[in-house]
Parts: sequence; C-alpha cells; structure tokens
Amino acid sequence: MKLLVIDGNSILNRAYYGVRLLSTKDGRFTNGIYGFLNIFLSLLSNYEPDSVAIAFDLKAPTFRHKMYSDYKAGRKPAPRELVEQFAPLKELLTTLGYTVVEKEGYEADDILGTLSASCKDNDFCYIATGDRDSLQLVKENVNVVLASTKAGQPVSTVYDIEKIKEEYLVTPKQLIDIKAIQGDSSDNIPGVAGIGPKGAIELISKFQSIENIYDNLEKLDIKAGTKVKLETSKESAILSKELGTICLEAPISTNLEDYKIKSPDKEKAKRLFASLEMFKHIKRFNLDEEDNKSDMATPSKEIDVFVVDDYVAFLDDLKNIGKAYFITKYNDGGIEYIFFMTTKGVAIAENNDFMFMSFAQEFLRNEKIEKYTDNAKHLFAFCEVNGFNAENIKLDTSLAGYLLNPNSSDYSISALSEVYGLEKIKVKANDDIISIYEDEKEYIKSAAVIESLSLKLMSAITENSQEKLLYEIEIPLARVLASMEREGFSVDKEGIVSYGEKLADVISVKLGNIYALAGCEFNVNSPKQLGEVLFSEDKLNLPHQKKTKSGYSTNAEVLEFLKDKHPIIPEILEYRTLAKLKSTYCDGLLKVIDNDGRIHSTLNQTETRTGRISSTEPNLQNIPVRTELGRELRRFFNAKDGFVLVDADYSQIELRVLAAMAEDEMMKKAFLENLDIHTATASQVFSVPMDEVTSDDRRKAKAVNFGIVYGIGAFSLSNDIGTSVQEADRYIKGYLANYSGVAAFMEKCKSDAKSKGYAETVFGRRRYLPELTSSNANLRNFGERVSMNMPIQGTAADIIKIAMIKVWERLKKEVPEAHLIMQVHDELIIEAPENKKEEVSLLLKHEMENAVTMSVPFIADVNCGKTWYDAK
DNA sequence: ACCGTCACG
DNA sequence: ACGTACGTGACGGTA
Repeated sequence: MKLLVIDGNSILNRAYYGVRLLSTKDGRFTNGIYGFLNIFLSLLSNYEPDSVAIAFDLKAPTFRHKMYSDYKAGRKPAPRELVEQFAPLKELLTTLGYTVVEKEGYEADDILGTLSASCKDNDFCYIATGDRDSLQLVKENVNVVLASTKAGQPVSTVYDIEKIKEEYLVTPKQLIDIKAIQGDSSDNIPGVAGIGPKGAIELISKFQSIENIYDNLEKLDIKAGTKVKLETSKESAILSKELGTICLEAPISTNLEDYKIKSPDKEKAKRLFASLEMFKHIKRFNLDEEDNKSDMATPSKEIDVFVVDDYVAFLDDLKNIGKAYFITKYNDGGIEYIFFMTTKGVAIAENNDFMFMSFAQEFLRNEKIEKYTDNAKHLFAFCEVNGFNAENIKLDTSLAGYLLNPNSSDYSISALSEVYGLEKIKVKANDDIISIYEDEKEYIKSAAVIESLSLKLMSAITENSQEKLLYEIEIPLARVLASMEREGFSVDKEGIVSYGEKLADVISVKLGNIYALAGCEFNVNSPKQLGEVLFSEDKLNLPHQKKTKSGYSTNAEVLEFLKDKHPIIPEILEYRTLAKLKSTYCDGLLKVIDNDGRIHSTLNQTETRTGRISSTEPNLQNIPVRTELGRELRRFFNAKDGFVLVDADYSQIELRVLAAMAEDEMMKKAFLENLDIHTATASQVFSVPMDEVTSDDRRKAKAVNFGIVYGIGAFSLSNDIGTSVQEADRYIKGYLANYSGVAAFMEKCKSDAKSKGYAETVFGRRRYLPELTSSNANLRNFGERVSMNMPIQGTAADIIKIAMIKVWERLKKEVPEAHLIMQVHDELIIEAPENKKEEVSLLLKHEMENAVTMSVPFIADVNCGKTWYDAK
C-alpha cells in the first residue's frame, strides 16, 4: 500500500502565504485552497498513492502540552482570510474521495506520526508538510516531502534517512534531541540556553542522545562552558525533548484500507469548484467527462500539428472560413513563424521564403478575415514597418483578459487558459515535427488553445457588457500605441550630456559641503547611513521623527522640517534633487537613446488597475516639470527639423469627470461657466465671494479637490495643507455639504463596489476589490478609497484613450506627416510639420474636447513649440 | 528581491 | 490603538 499523508495545516498555510490574495467575485478568499490544490495535484502525480490522508489540527492543546499553557503562545493567530478557507477545502477534499483526518485534542503532526508508524514493511508512506519537525518520522519506508520556497519559487525536497544524515549528520530520531537542545521559539520549546543549531548538531552527532549526555556529562569530552550550560538547562532540555516528540499513538484508525482513495462525488465536486471559481480544476480532477465506462481512459483533447506547404491553398482556406486564430513568433527581422489553429490542427507557417512574406502580408491586410491573436500591438507594429495595415483584428486575448480583470500581471495565453478553465490539450505531432520545432513547443501549445480561449474571453466580455471597451477602445488603441512607440521622441543627446556634466560639478561641491558639515564621509545615497549621521547621538543628534522598517526616515518631508535646524540639511536636499536628475534622467535617458537619435519608450496597455497606460524603458510619463531646474530637461525633448511639438492637456479632467458622474449641480455649474474650479470651491467652502478668495484659501481648496478624488481622509489632508486634523475635517465636511451630489456619489461608489465586488468606469471598465471584505481595517479602508477613485481616474483614462484613437485616425488621413508621439495621462503630444501646426492644433483640441460628451464640457489647452519645454 | 526615495499625472 | 489619499516606474543601497 502506498500512503500519502498530508499535513493540511502546514500545506494550506504555505499555500496561503505563497499565493497572492485571490478571491471569488463575491469576496470569499481562495488563494490558500488554490495553492493547496496545486501542491496536492503534483503530489498525486509524483507519488501515485493508493491511500491518502489529509490531517488537520483540532484546536485544543494535546495532552503532552497541557501543563504548559504558553505552548505555541508565540504564534500569531491565522488571519481570518486564511481561517475561512479551511472548511471549504476539507469539504472539497472529502467530496473528491480523499480522507480528512482530525481528532479533538490532537495536532496534524500527531496524525502524521501515528499513520506513518502504522505502515507495515510492505507499505510505503510519504508525508507532505512544510514543517521540519516531521523529519523525525522518517524511516526505511517513510519519507518526508518538505515543501519550501527558494528564490520565490516553491520547491519540494524528499527526505529519506540518507538525506537527513547528509544534512544533519544524525538519524531521524536524533533530530528530536537536537531540537531539544537548540530550542524553537515558534513552538515555545525552550531548549538549552546558549546553545544554537550548530552546537546542538555537534553534540548529538557525537554523543547520540540527551540521555547519554546527561548520564555521562562528567566523562564526556565537552567544553567546560558548554557543560555548564547543559547542566543549568537540564530540566528544560528533558522537557523540550518531551515537547518535541511527535505522538505516534493518536486514537485514529490505523487500518490503511480506511484511507484508500474513493471515487469522487463528481456533481458535488463540480459545484464546489464552480463556487470557488476554480473552473480549471474541474478538468484537472477529471470531473467533466460523462460518467461512461471509458472515462478512465479518455485523454484530454488531442490536436494534430502540421507544416503549411501550399500557402496559396492555405490562404484560400482562411478566406473561406473568414476567421483566423493565430499567434506569431517574431525575431529581429520580423516574423519568424505564424502558428494557426485550424480545423485540421495547429498549422506552422514558417518564414523561409518569399512565398511566406507575400502570404503573411496578404493574410494580415485582408479585411474579410477576422483575426484572433494574443498581441495586437506587436502585430500592428510589424505591419506598419512593412508599410501596410493589419486589418480586422477582432481579438487580442491579453487585452480581453486585462479588461476582465486588471488585477493580474500575466495575460499570456497559458495564464489565461488556466484562469478561464480551458481543457488541457495534448498536442499530437510526429517525431519529425517534435524535434524540428522543439524551441517552438510553447507557441504550438498556445496556438492549440487560442480558439477556445478566444471564445471564452469574448463571451465573458459580452457577459460583462465590455464589448465597446474592447472592440472600440483597447484594440484600436493598440495600433495607436504601436505607432507611437515606433515614432519615438527626438532628443538632444549632446544637450543632455552637457546638462549632466554641469550637474556632476554641482553634485561634487555639495558632497564636499555635506562631508565637511557632517565631519565624516559617508554614502549620502544610503538612507541608512544618512539616518545614522543625522540622528544618532554621537553624530549630529538631530531630532528624528518617523521611523521606517529599517531605521530613521530621511525623506524630503522629514528633511524639510529640519531645514533650519542644521546647515547640512539644505545641502542634502539639494544633493538629493541633483542626484536624482543626474542618475534617473541624464544617465538613464542617455542609455536608451536609439541609433535614430530618438527615445522609443514602451507603452504598456495591460499594466494599471485603473485603465491608464504606463510607460517603461524609459518612463517618459515622469519627466520633471514641477521645479525649474528639472523642467530644463524638457528642452532636450524636441521636434525634428522642420517640425514642431503640438502639446495639449486636459484642464481638470478628473474633477470634470467627477462633476459629471456625480451629477453635482453646483460643481457642474462651475465648469459650465468655465470658472477656476479651485477658486469656486474655496468660495463655496469658505463662504466668500469668488473675487475675495485669497490665494491661501484657493490652495486649501485645491488640496481638498485633490483629496476628494483620492478618497479623502482628514489626517492626510491636514498633513498636506498644514492645518490641524479638526480643521481639515471641517473643510471636508463643508465641501461635502456644498457639493452634496459628490457626497452622494461617493457613498454610491462604495455601496455599489461592495455589492458588486468591483468598481467601474462610465464605460464599464472594472476593477475587482476583494479588499472590501478583508478583516484588516486598513485594507478595507483602502478598498473603499479605491472604489471612489477608480471610477474617476479610470473614466478619465477611457476618455483620453478615445481621444487618442480619433486624433490618430484623423492625422493619418489629413496630416499623414504628423504623428502622435506621447501621452502623459491628460496630455497628448504630436510632432507635426511646422507649416501644419495650426491645423494640427485645432484638430488635436477638437478631438480631445469632443472625444466623449458628458454633462460637463471638456477643455484642452494647446501649445506649440520646438521643445517640450516650450510647448507647455 | 525588497526597501526607501522621488519623479510624474 | 493604529495608520492614514489614487495611479505609476527607476534608481541606489542593502540583504
């Protein structure tokens, strides 16, 4: 009999902490169950047991611990998010035909011990746990499979007698003695004070056991100091051994027949998996086949693989069918392969002659063939480089996956197939194909599922009413982003270099000043060392305030507070500013200038949880602007010869979106009359006429306006505007009283998010918020703030995306020499021929302002200039 | 790999 | 009693 015994508590714990928080749409947490099942499945396939027992603790302390009420007192209670996953897991395991074992008064360990001890000579037992304590149970026919994490990756190690000998130099039983000496604070095992793991291993490997050591303490060759320690802690050591010995006699059935795997209750198991939203597990536990006789032998679907040889005929087929499901493998020069999913299986189209290229081009530009693929942006880029358009791109699986849930980081076909519970497909290919296309294996597998994945994703999109978002915003936008990336932003390399040299000069002066004022040299870039210098008593001994996890906080806010306390502080603040400009912007940007003298940043379309795009390598969305020195950098972002930059940004787009979404009459009126919103707010909140609002009132009102968009709190507002918390609270109350529509809207955002489980924009973009049901108040509050912020930030993001598409399409038709080159959340930049700047300015302004119509007008301010600096 | 910091909207 | 505004990305230091 082959028995698998699982330490349910330990494995569920590891799974919970190893898998990021996941939850069902109605807020039940499932990450622990999910991780457990993955581990469980791999155990089943690795060890193929006939019998399975999954052991769980039942709370009450066991007899051997009763006298020590502080046993395990040092452990934090498990969070509710984890606790609530135990019951559904146990029910699921039972339903699947596996035996859950628990006994009042016993821990999972005791059950592992008892079952492993009852294995006969011709039985074999695997114990799966994350807890090294169980290693003491290893015997000739008992191995422990220890789950652990290495470099973030889960790994499991099988321990048999030899492996333990190798690592600890002792027998499994002697591990108890080692632990009895070294102690274990997490289990409240005291051990021998002053002897740690190394000493304990040495003692036991030399002298076998605690009993032997104490019986012969005088005679043994042990250092005097160690002898004293052992003598002092004798009672504790003996007690520790008792505490650390796993019980082998728990009152449970020791008849291994009782743990044989039973046949599952398929219907119930399917229901349970569906309720946990783990659809793929229905397949993985083979629950989806009809209960016919052959279901044992039914393999998952098999798909053939073949190589396209007649491109003309193949293209004809695609035209006749009118749909193509495919993924593309690119190399430096362009496309290397296209893998199609066809009725005959996966078709490999290889770029090995001119026939392929003409086929690819004719295929991609054919307007009649609907194309379903996984990376529209890359495809659009390829086509643009080759001077034609990719037509009729019907679906990009990553964009659909992103819309369905932006709280994810992996939208690859394989990841989506898992999430959307696709049938595992077995690719059936002849040996030639397998060996020739070894490197393309993963592509072939992905191609094999792209059709069924596409259908699933599209029906989910329809279900969510997100068709317009997908087909009219994200997919068309992919083409715009591809073109923006390809165009890039022209920069003045020499300008950046000489600016950097100037910075370097000032930085070295500042550094000298800092060392002189500190009286020592240190690394100013190290917050740790800087904190030491500023705050420790034997150095500058300045008053410190906040602390971070690793020491004193030295951020700008803290330093600003200390500005007048010591002349070193202003020097450090300036140093920081300069060092940032030098390292991130000068050195950083110089590294990414292409041979064409332009910077081609990557615009990510599936990155943010709100629907914004992000920019990487480099990030061109955070080029300095707020301080003059930093802003100078924008002089090096220019238009090529004969061209100018046309730059437009939305005025107060988020507040306008808020006014419109909230239907707040007061705020709408301010925008309809095109008033300065912060002045108008100050006038309302402080009850003074518009023309008597002081600049300080306006500053405060502006902070409140911002705060409202973020899901305000009085504490942070007071921090921001430098008033008391009470004062800040009064402003917020006053604000919400005046803008009652906003107040009602915020409440509605929260309650809608709670009942639906997600926040959404005007256009139906969603963000699921499992945080709202967390037991952790901080997380819950965070969820509430996000439920108010995401609809605003996300709707603004939707609007500018629509504007980008319209602008791009009109430029292509009307001013093809002009190109959209950058987006910074509420700002668009076009590089346009100098003689077209008026035309382009009007076009840009018009399309931005009229991208959508809401009950509040949108205003975009346009400027032209040779450089980004001049165009703002 | 993670933290602290800081640049942007 | 505690932490405390939304969304990003890059850098240098530290473990």
